[in-house]
Amino acid sequence: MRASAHLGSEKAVEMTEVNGRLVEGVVANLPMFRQASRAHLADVTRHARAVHAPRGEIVCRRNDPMPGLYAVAFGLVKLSLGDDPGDEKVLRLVGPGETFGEAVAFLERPCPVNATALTDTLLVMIPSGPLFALIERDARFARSLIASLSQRMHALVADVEASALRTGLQRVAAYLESLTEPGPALGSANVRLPATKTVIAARLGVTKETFSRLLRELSDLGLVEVTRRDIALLDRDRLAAVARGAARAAAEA
Amino acid sequence: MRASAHLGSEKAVEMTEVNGRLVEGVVANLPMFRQASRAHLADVTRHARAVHAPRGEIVCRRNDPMPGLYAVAFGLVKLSLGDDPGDEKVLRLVGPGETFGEAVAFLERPCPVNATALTDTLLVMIPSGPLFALIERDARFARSLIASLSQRMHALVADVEASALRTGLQRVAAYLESLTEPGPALGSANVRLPATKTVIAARLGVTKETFSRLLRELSDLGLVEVTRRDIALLDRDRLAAVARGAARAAAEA
DNA sequence: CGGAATGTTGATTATATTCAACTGTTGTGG
DNA sequence: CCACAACAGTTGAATATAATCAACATTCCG
Repeated sequence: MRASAHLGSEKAVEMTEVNGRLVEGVVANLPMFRQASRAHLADVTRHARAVHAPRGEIVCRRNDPMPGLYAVAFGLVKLSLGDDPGDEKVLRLVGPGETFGEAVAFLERPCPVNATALTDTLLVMIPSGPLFALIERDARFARSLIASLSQRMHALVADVEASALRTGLQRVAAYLESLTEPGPALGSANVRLPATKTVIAARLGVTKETFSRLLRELSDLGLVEVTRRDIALLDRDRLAAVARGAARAAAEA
Repeated sequence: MRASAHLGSEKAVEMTEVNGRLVEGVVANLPMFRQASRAHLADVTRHARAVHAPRGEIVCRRNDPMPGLYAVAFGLVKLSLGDDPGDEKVLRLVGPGETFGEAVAFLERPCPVNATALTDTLLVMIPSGPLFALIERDARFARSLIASLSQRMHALVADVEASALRTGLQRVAAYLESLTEPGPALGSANVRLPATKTVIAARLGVTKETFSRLLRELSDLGLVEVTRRDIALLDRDRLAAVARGAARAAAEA
């Protein structure tokens, strides 16, 4: 950044401007900042910086210090627990327009998860400092932030519930349902897994072997058709029934 | 409450005053309100009300509307998932000075958990309205609230991690360790389970039968001695080793 | 094209659940 | 205060669910 002043080329300046606009665009579209004024937004974007992470790069290692919260501009980030890859639990997959690290940024604690870019990813990092300042000045922002944390919490609780008292088959069925567009459940739909089956398996709390077998089970029941990462949901009613626990009923129907 | 004016007895007035002081005392000692001014505190306590729940009473049923957040004055509340008792997952046990329902109060969504009083319990319910108002007026409160939500989140993530990649034995060992006073691990310590073994088992994500067997296993290893709800931790070093995954090492040592 | 990563399938095993029978504890009303 | 019913906990045997191990097939990229 500082170097660009020395180089002084129009291209470098242009790049900086482009970065600035990009950062601003990404930040302005976060739910958390939708209600913020232009001035407050500017204060935040001034301190934010873009971070590029090529596929496979670890954005944030477990126990690293967390400088602030991250927003995904494009790409996909995997938040996972557990050191050994191959025996990890994927907490969440973070896509464009989503954020991670809020809860950690405000506790000034080390990062509790590993964050890995699954594809080429552009992130915007917003340091904690300006966020704290904005909480002071804009109550609406504080409210949005609280709402954001609360929703995240809800999702986590739902996950805990699923892991604790649903079988693998139920979780897979529910997950496939969740990939469809929100709206009335039509007869069929096509979805695409957002990551490799190994990663999705870890997201669902099963091994890749088990995930493979469960998909085959749904396939044998005639509920889905799997073609690589593309999955056709052939009978959403029965799929939903399986998700709710009526495995036998679905098989008999 | 309104009736007390009509009855006009000194006793009724005294009771109201006692309730008022009690509510005030409980609210003032919540971490969330420690930094609030007297005036702000008064605004909140004015709208708060004490709720008594005898042992076994369901404070809040799954999918009920949530009027606000609850603070425990005395007693113990179980937050659990799953309809059928006997196959439930206990998310958290909430003791004196702790709160629950923040995340839900701010989303105006129905309650995602069942809240049951495990012993005679006194709660203070703080409606969402005054809380929203306080967020507007006191940024420090907003900050405390965010910190509170973040910590809750952290704890949940830690739980997810434990459930996902630790065995039952490891979780039991870690839980027993967590019941000791924070501080350096001395050679031995005595702890008391805060609830029945059935409830603690559900808290740890195992059945009561499995919990019983795991405690016996630790007992056979000479790491603990169980007398009803009282457990003597005989060798905290090896217990910690078991918690970290060195089951075999502990057995051999 | 070739090697690494990803995914599938089968056989075996580990972990914890379920079912069932029994014992101990607690709290309550006669 | 005791009897007794409801609850809490223990133990054993059989079972279920998913993990692990191992071999192989496929796909993705460089």
